[in-house]
Amino acid sequence: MVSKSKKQSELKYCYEYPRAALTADCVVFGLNDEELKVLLIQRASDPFAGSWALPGGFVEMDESLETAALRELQEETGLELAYVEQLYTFGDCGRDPRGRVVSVAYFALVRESAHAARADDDAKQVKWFSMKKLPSLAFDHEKILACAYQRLQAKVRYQPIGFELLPKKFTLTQLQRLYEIILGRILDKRNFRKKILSMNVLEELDEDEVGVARRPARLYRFHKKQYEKLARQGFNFEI
Amino acid sequence: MVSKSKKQSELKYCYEYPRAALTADCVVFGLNDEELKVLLIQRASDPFAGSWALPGGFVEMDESLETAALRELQEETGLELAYVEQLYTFGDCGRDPRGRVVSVAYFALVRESAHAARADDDAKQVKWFSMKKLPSLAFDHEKILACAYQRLQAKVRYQPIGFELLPKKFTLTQLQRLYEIILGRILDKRNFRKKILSMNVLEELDEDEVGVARRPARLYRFHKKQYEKLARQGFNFEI
DNA sequence: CCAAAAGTGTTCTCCATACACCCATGC
DNA sequence: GCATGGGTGTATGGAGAACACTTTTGG
Repeated sequence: MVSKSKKQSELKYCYEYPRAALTADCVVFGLNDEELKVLLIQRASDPFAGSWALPGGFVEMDESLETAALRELQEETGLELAYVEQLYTFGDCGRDPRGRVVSVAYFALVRESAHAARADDDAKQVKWFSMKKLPSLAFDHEKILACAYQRLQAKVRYQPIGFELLPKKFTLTQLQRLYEIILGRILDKRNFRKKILSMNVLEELDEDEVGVARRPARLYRFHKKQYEKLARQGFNFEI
Repeated sequence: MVSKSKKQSELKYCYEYPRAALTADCVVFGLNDEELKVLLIQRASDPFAGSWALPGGFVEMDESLETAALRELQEETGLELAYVEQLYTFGDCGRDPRGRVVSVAYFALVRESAHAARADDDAKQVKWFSMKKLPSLAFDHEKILACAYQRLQAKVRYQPIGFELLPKKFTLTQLQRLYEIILGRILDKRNFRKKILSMNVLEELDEDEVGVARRPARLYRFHKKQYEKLARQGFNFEI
């Protein structure tokens, strides 16, 4: 046992011994039709050809893990993001039938409408799935997705999340729906407004919703500076 | 670009292309002399021979990441733990002079007194360092340690942490000190007691502190069932 | 009897919660 | 004029924060 350990500490080890392969996968959440959605791709090749899976792929030797995640996401779905947050690393032995593959998972939130799903040249399909009607997924991607969903629910409580999921101009009701969807429970309208307005992250516009068959709602956008300040220090949105 | 991506998706890729090496490192926090400490080892060999570093080493092909972390910790420091929590994965390109090495970092809390630091057969040193007087560290281990410290401070707010850092029987003042040390600020004694007792995680013993030149304090231990229940659901310790 | 930390309650403020009605618009 | 969601205020309870003195022991 000890001699094994010694060997591992030596420089030679890393060239003489077999190595796990390394991938980066992305869980991208979006919001549409009043539902939380996740972006999946259909695998073109084995293993799990035809199955739905998280976008992702092998990390190259000269790129950071995050860069790999962003690149694979762009290549497989056409979605270009500036930032993904590291979620967790999945490295159990049996998770890939090809052998030992360790996957660093990332997650991101996007305004779904801004990014229509689009298949890449491999003619794989790319699709937004409602979190309520998920297909079964390749590898251990269901576990990864569950982990991401859990993180999202935790994050919503201490970060001014969710603006990333809405269009630039939005109504307070849209924002409230978003929180309700992620938290999975109904919120009181008056209390929600009181709380969110008291945080000073919203800027009321001189503009109303248009094209609705009822009283149009006031539009807001979020105040970037204030928003980023809150995002940094963390905060408490126990609504 | 696209053809590159295609190639990566193929099975062959993982056997034909160079791979990053994979390590697991541990940040182990303990408490002693009223200080927060971290367990470090002195490297016996290059790179960074003689430097202090986090315990850790290469992941083998047939063990999970967590198992590797626990094994390396045991081999290098003699410390046998049952559980470590995954922290973050560090994979930037320049972080190891030997080439591309990706490190999955773990962290843990221990009762320091229970585990005297002990050098292993390689005659490397193993030592507890106060978080206030740290040496400079090998690789990007300072970054990893900073990340772990941040996690600890966040965790203390929503998990009944810290019992892991104290002896089995402890006084309320010891527990309060622990929170003060981790949070870095003074707490009010009466409010602290009120809050911690109202959580029903403590069991008052029929026993007092001994050998102190003042009024001895009542000893407590924590109520495991209640504690684990709280730990699972997460809670709010905004004290 | 002195030093040192243990132990103990009350008040105030603020924030989360619960709750119901009128308003503006499109059709 | 009616259906639809938009928009608004108040009362109550509970939790966090501030705060000071008496008690018990060893030396």
